[in-house]
Amino acid sequence: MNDHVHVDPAALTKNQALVFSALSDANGPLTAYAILDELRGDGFKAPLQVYRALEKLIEGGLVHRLESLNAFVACRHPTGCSHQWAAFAICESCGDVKEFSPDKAMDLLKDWAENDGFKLAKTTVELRGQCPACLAT
Amino acid sequence: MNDHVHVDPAALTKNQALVFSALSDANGPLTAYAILDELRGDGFKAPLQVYRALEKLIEGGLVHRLESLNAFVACRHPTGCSHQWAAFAICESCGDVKEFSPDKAMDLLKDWAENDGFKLAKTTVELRGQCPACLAT
DNA sequence: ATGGACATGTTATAGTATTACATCACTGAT
DNA sequence: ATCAGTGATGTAATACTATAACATGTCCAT
Repeated sequence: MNDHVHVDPAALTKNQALVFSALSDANGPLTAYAILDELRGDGFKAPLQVYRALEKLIEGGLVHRLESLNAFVACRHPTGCSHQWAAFAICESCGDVKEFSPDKAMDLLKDWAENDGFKLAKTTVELRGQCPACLAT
Repeated sequence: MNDHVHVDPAALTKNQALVFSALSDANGPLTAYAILDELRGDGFKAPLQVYRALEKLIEGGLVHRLESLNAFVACRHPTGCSHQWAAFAICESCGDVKEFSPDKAMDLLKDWAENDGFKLAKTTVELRGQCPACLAT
């Protein structure tokens, strides 16, 4: 059903919990250094503290990295969904990011990989453009 | 048929031609700074010379940016194909990158965007994993 | 020849990520 | 209880990626 290892949020370490909380509270994606600034009041002093926590959170499927933004978002999906195959629509006007799961498209990409003999570990799918709200204005 | 503006390679400026040539000669993706080092013998001295040329080459569809690598590849397709919708399979063992055009999957992503009212400008699709050659060893 | 558009040169700086090494906290085996 | 091993953390330094700002050059159309 799901080949992804999920982390019990209650099992997060202090730093991981702080980073996850900062991302969850944010409306959109945050860069590592933005997270660092958010958490200076909690004793964070160096980027590595953020990057280390992010690494674990991403492994656990609680956070996604947006490659085209060098930024990070908390996963909004309930624990247990297919985090590995998430896709993102990124509005270039307002910065809003919407996570979705284009299962059919992902299946086709998996098929392509399989037919090519490519062992797929993860996919990055990021759509850039204008969100409906920005188009309306 | 094709809504992409293509550049006549003969119309490239000197710097653009040098950068394109460096990328074409390379077996795989190069970072901007790797390109800079390649071209120091040709008088390149600053990253901006590379980045400016890359910007134009990407606009023209001659070069693609790999977001998950912060690197760049020359497009191997003949001028005229759908560069905007290219996808890449990136081998995490040997670094080899294969460009492909998963039209069906891209159509589904376009459909998703359309149904959501999202005006799609470009897509990033990058598959990470192991290529057949590396799996065989 | 002059003005405008665009390509280029150069320096400095901003933004993103990792290496290296020291310390601490917990757990399990003796 | 002690010790070794593992993993989390702290800290400083550095490497890597990208852009801002400003000066200069080149070419073409008027």
